[in-house]
Amino acid sequence: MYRIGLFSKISKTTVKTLRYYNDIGLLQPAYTDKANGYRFYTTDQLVQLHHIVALRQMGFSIEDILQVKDRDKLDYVLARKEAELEAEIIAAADKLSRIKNFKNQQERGFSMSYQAVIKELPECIVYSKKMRVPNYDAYFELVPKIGEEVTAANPSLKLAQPEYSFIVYLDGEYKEKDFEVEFCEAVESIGTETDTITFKKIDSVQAVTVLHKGPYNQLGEAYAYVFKWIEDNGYTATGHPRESYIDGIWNKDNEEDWLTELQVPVEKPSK
Amino acid sequence: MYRIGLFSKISKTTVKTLRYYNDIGLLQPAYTDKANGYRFYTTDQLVQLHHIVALRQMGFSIEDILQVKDRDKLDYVLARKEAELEAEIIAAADKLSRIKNFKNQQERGFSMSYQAVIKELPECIVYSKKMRVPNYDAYFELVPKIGEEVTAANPSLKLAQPEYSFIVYLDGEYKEKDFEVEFCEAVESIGTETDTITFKKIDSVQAVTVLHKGPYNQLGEAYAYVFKWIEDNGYTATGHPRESYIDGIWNKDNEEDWLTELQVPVEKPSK
DNA sequence: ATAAATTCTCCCCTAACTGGAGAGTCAACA
DNA sequence: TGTTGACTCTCCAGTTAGGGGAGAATTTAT
Repeated sequence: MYRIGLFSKISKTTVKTLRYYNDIGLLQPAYTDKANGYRFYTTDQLVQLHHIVALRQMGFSIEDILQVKDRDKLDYVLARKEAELEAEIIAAADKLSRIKNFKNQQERGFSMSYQAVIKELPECIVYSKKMRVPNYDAYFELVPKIGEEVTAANPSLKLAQPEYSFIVYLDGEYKEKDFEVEFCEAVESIGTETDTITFKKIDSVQAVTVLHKGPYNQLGEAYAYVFKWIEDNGYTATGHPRESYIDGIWNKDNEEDWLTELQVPVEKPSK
Repeated sequence: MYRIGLFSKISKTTVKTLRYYNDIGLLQPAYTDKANGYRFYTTDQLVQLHHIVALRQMGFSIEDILQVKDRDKLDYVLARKEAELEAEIIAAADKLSRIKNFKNQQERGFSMSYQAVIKELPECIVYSKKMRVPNYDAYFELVPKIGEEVTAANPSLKLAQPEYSFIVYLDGEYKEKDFEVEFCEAVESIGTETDTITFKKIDSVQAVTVLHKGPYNQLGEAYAYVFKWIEDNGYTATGHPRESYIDGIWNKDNEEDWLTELQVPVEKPSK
C-alpha cells in the first residue's frame, strides 16, 4: 500500500492527476481511509494506470477510456479515433500550407496584401439576368434597370437581408472588357419570371474569399492571388467565381474605398 | 452602420464571437450606443475581421493575433506557429502509429496483452555492481549480499524513495542463462566505493516501458514485444534495457503475481 | 397598441488537468 | 512531549474560444 505521493513517483503520474482520476471514477485507489481521506494504492492500480496512460498516449479522451472498459466498444472507439487523427493531420497540414504560403507572399512583397478565408456561403434565392457588357461602367448602369424590371413583375418582392448581389463571369477566363456575365441578387422568395429574368435557388457552397479594396480595374490582382492560392494550398475550384459588391459607387464617392468580396467555390480533394 | 445581427451574416461570424472579440479587445465595433449598449459595425470592421479569420484559419490563437498587431512580432510568431504545427503533425502521426500497432496486435491475438508507455525516467544516483550469473535464481540470491556490502561501507546511506532497483544486461543480446549483468539500486546520495561496488549518477532519459506480470522466465515475450514496438513506431533504442522489480519473491509468494517493469531508453529520430 | 424580433448582460459549460489557499495529519527530531 | 517539516486533504479559480440559455430591455413590424 503506497500513499499518493510515493505512488505518483512510482507511476510517474502527478498527484493532481491521480486525485482527478479518482474524482471522475477512472481509477479508484485500493483503499481510502474514512477518517482522514488518505488514498492508498497498490500495484494493482499501477497496472490499471499503465493501461490508461497507454490509451491516453494513443490520443484517447478520458471519456473514451471509460467507454472502453466495455470491451465491445473498443473496436468502434479505435476506428473512430483513427479517423479523427487522420483528419487532424490533414487539418494541421492545411494550416501549415497556409502559413508557408503567407510567408512566401510576404517575402515577395506583394503590392497588396490579400488574405484568403474559407467560408460556407449559405444557400440563397436569387433573381438572375444574363447579359453581355462591354465594361464595368456599363454593367453598373444596367443594374438599377434590372431591379426596376424585377419590381415591375414582383411589386412585393423584397431583397434578402443582408443585401447580396454578385456577378458571375460566364466566359471561361477573366476579362476586363466585353464579357458575358450573369447578374444575381438575393431575394426573400421566388417570384414570377420575365423574358430575361429568372429565379433560382443557389445551394450553399464552400468558397475561398478575398476582400478587394479599391477600383474594379484592379480586381485582376485579386483574381490572380486567389487562383494561385487555391493551387498552392491544394484546393480545386468547383464553380464560377462570384464578385460580391459591398461598398461601391452607391455609397462611397472615392473609388479607393470600394470594397468587393471575391468568392470562388472550392473543394479539398480527398487524397 | 450595421447592427450585430446583420454584420454577423455579412461576415459569416456568429454574434457570440463578435461580442467575445469585443470583450477581449480583438475587434471593437465602430461605435457602441451608450444608452442601450448596441454595437454598430462598418465595412472597416469587415476588413479587420477578415484578416483575423485568415490568421485563425492558419491556426493562430487569439493571443497570437493580438501580438501580431505589433508588426515586428509577426515573423517570430509565424515561425513559432510553423514549428508548432510540424510538431503537432508528428504527434498525431505518432498516436496513429500506436493505434494501428494496437489494432494489429489485437487481431493477431497476442498471448499476453502488453501495453507500451513512454515515460521520462528521472535522474537518480545508484550503486552498481557488475557480475556474471548463471540464471535468475542465482542473481536474486546475490542481491541481499550486495546490499550488505554497501551498508558495511556506508552505514548511514539510505535507499531512494520509491525503491528502484534494476538489472542491466551487458551482453549484446537477451539471454536466459549465464549472463553478464549490472545490478543497480537507487540511493539518496553518493557513498564510498568498494572493490566491486561503484556509485554513479544516471541522467534522466526517455524510455518505453512495459509491465510484465508473471515469472521471470516469461520476460522474453516482453522483450520481444517492446523491441518490435520500438521498430514499428519509429523509435530507436538508445541504451541498455532495464528490468525494474516492483513485486517479486520478497513480497509475493506466487510467481504469477510478480510484477516487473521493462524499460528501454529510446529516442524518436528527428526525420 | 401589441406582438415579434433583436440585442443586451450575466452566468454556467466545455477537457484535462494545474496552481494555490487553508486546514488537517503524520513522522522525525530535540 | 513539543515542534518542525513533509505530506495530504478539500475546495476554488484558471486555462481556450467561444456556445447555450435566462431574463430584461429595446427596436421593428403589424
